[in-house]
Amino acid sequence: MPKVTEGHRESRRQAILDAAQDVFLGKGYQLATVDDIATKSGFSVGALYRYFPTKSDIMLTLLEERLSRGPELLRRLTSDRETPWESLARCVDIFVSALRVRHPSTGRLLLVAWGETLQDGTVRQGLQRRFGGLIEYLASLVRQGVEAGDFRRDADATAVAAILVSLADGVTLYWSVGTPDVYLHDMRTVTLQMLKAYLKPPAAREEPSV
Amino acid sequence: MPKVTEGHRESRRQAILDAAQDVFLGKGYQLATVDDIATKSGFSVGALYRYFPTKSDIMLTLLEERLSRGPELLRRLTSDRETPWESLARCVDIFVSALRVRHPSTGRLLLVAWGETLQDGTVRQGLQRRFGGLIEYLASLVRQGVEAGDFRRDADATAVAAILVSLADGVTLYWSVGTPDVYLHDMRTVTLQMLKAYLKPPAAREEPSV
DNA sequence: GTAAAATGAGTGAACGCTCACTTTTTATTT
DNA sequence: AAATAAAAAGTGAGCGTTCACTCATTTTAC
Repeated sequence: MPKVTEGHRESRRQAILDAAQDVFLGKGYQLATVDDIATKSGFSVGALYRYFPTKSDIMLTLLEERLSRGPELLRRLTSDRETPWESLARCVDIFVSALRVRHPSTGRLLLVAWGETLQDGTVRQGLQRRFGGLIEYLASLVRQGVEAGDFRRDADATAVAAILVSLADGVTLYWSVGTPDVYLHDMRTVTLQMLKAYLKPPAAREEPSV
Repeated sequence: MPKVTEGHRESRRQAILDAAQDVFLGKGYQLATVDDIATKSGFSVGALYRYFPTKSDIMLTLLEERLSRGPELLRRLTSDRETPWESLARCVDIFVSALRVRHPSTGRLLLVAWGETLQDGTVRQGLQRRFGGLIEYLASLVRQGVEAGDFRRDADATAVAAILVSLADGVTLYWSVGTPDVYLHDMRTVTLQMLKAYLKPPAAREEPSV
């Protein structure tokens, strides 16, 4: 059994995914050829088909493994000991730094995926799940703040969360097309100010003794 | 000179564009074939090429004629007699109603265009111009409000404008993939509340005599 | 030695675009 | 008003190319 160790096999699979991501980001999904991916990864075309059954399956795997982690990621990076407001602010910061520093290309991958959405129901479902997951988490943070009395009582948690997620993806869109860096920083600041201004509870009618 | 009247020729050109838009929305740009567009428009393939030199030129024309009008449109629909705040609020409403009622498919066209962005510099430039135009107009509204004393003096006009435009396109993205209608309405409300909360000038230190 | 892994030329289908040809429209002549 | 000519509008089979995927064969790892 000249089988290769499972670790080796997995690392080669990841190499193919890396190459595919590069190619998809450079040319988009439709224009990327299997030959491109094979050349970039150093494999032959035939070898690719021992790891993935179809070209579209490579794209789906990329989405599943590298794009659907958003919700878990936020959950992990915001600690329980923070106040809801600190967690919210941290989410915004995580997003900004991810866009600028950590994974600047992931945004473009998202964009390619969006384009495919129209043609592929599976991709669409994956993105919808991602949207729902992010909203759910952010909304839960807002609700915690309301219950703790930090935020106004009538704050619409779901709407706030949907706004933040939409804003994030809108920014990703423009960022991936070359929006200047300076916008991003100011947008972060103003977003936090707007959030705070909205969430701040109205001055209490009966002021507790100072 | 058996030329047909210019009006007829233009209406046939528009018919081709209509058909192309339908097809692009249904299958995306790359998967749409020239045959598809020909069939849908009722012309033969050859006839199409008397109106547009290439398939990609059809897409570019759609962008130019049906997607780049955003800035002018907002300018026209917000009257000079309104306060800056009323104009801003109206811009948000125009966007929402356009998405839900007037041109629900234009959003999806934008999405297809975004996808092509990676491959076509011309498309990219068109979208960048659109972004810049929208921001410029919204920012000018904010600046007017600041000068009139309606808004806080340190409001960051450009950042607010960029946030609104990004948010709009982010919403368009999710909308085109099937976000429930109810979100849209609540997001409109909360967006306006957040805007107002941010722009409201802090209570004046020296209250003018009531 | 052997079985899994990898190769890459080959296959058939699909697509953007062309061009030799037909049809339609208008201007002119009778 | 009818006949004619000229030119633009429209047609669609076909061309050249590209691409996802296959499979007979070779290489590699144990």
